[in-house]
Amino acid sequence: MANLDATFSALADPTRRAILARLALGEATVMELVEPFDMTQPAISRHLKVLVNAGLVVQRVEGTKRPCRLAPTAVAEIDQWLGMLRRALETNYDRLDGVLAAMKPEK
Amino acid sequence: MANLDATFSALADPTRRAILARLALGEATVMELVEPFDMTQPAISRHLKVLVNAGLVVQRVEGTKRPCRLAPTAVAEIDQWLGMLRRALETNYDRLDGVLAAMKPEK
DNA sequence: CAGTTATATAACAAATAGATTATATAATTG
DNA sequence: CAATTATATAATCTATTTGTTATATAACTG
Repeated sequence: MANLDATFSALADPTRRAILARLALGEATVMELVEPFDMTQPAISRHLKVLVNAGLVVQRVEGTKRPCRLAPTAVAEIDQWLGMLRRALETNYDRLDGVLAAMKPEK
Repeated sequence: MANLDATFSALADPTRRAILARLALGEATVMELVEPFDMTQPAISRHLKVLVNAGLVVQRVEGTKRPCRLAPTAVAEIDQWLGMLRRALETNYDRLDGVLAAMKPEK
């Protein structure tokens, strides 16, 4: 899963997470995304490129504007991988519960 | 949530994800984690440091060894943030479903 | 068509990441 | 206690990331 590299490193930047949070409220153009940040337009355009490459954001063309929105597939992919960790942690807890349960009688 | 930076960038590296996958199978010492990789021990120690700082891995001291295991809290924290995206995507889909439903009669 | 608006790209500087080798530290073992 | 084992840290190199300014492109507007 080479794409997890791109996805997780896209999520590692706070500006990009803020962009995603903004897009969670609904579609926005590049300039609308620039506005709330203390950062230049090229910087935001580069962040968007990272998010698009990671499959987290999709852009459509509307005249000279590029309205952006959240992509549907990415979160599922992340979840799939995290599921592995989740299951492992649950199993460890189960084991720990077992250990604790086994210890109780001795007390 | 400043810690999400550390968490997501820890997950962005394939070696570190492989380490987590290994730890999902159970506890391992540093040298046991080094073994399957074509990489030096200091490199793995550094990766582990990143994972520990991100709260994804915990180490205990056992003589000269440092057995590592998955930390329980981290995944929940990631899930919490992803939940925001999940909800947003569901909402978008609901909206899209609504739009499609509204369009159908016109066809 | 000239000017403006929306966005992308190039060139560059500073900071960070990831690996290596060499070395330090601390516990174990003979 | 000397040698070994397990791990960490420092110095160093290279590549990547993130921001900037300057500029290009392409569509709208009067």
